[in-house]
Amino acid sequence: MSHPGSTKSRILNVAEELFAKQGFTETSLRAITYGAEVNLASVNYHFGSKKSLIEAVFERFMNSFTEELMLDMAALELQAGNIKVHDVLNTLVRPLIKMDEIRPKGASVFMRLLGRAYSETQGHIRRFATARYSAVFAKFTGLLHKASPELAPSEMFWRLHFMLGSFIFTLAGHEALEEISESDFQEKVGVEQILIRLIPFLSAGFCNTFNSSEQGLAKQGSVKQNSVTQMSSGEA
Amino acid sequence: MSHPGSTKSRILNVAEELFAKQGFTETSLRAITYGAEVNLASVNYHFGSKKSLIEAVFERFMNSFTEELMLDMAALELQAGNIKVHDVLNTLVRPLIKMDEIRPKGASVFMRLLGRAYSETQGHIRRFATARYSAVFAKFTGLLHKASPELAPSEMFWRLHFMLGSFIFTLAGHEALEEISESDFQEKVGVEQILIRLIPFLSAGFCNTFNSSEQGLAKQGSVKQNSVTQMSSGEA
DNA sequence: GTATGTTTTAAACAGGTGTTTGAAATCGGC
DNA sequence: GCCGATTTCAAACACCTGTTTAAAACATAC
Repeated sequence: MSHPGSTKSRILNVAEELFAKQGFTETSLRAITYGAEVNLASVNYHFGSKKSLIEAVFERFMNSFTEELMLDMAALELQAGNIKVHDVLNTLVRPLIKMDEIRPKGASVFMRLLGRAYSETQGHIRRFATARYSAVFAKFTGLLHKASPELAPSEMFWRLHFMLGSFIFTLAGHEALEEISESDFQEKVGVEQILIRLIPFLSAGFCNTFNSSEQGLAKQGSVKQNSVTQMSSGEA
Repeated sequence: MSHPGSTKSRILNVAEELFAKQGFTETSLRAITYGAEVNLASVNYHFGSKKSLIEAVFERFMNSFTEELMLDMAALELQAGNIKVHDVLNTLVRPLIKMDEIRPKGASVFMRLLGRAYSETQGHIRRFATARYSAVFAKFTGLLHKASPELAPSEMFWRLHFMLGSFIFTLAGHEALEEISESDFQEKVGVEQILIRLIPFLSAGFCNTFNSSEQGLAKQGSVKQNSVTQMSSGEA
């Protein structure tokens, strides 16, 4: 082997880069092996198939991310005082930024992989992920429930996915957005600055006390402002 | 021709269905022409290339959507009293629901197409769309500015994309989410019910008065909590 | 040094891709 | 009826895909 790193890890490095840039199906094994300077057959030798390679790339990313996230969530759990939604969302920040430090454009690569995995046809990655990382997901939703105990589970479910959408969508395309931001507003921002704006946006949305059951669809009028208690929407 | 509709429109119908279900590159012209019961060569004859077919599918959807949206935005503009952020977001609801009525699963097909167009490799659809529909986009942001005049343009820019992410992500996958919602919470929801939950979420996030410049990143301490209770009644 | 297990290599495989071709079929006007 | 233009058709084109093969190279232990 002529270059640093084992054949296996070189394949993983190039694969994750190309997968995030071009998508899974648009990235050929020949492009990967050419970039990694290894033989075409070596990916089938080391990973078995392209499908397995995709999962391996995804797993390597998720493992290091969830490891960091679990640390931050554990720290928050031990913290004195009641937990705020804002704090729960903030546990995502450090792991994401760390991801951006470990490898170039790590955060956006990770989010792009996540986004692609989510919109995938057969969804075999989504199934794989929900099985493999259910504990992490459960801990996160558990913390959110602690921070917002009166929120009905179904409401929580939907708001969780609203947040997920903003997260993946924004960070996956953050490079293009940063460019626009710089040329239009002369503001140079990075992942950290985006998260500083995103987290308050999401926690405000998550904590909104709008009562959907009383809302007519086309209603344009004023909204109830007084009630502190968050909706228990509909029935249990 | 043995079946209703011209060859051209039959191709468009099947193409939009398969593109949304499987993605652009994963959908072959053979699959499209087989489903439409037309000859393989006819897509190249009528549209020139697969790339042009993708744009044609996209344009047909966008045209009917933006047409409806423009109507609702114009109506809102004429309305007496000051415009709320909530109202601006609500202009999206009726066009989306109408989209769902015109064809089966119209809203999710449309959103999936949007999502795929956004995460596309070369981004030729994104460029095409921003050029073709810049007027619609400008009108929408103009209304948002009227509803929230004190919001800095750069802040507006970011929050707009946060909302876009939630929108596309949630509606694109709403069928899978509805299934989970039904099996876990015995709540049967449709596009309309999702939007009723999503709009307040987004307007609360958009209107949040959190001051990002005062925010330390790793800070886990208390957060200004009053800001998150801020709602669609908006600025001030 | 030889034997053994692992890894790398070039080549071929079987199948799918978008696109082009030139002839056949169909349509509209007269 | 015929004619010219439009549309459809089966077939082939050139290329790319993931995967497999069997020989070569390498490493390691005795």
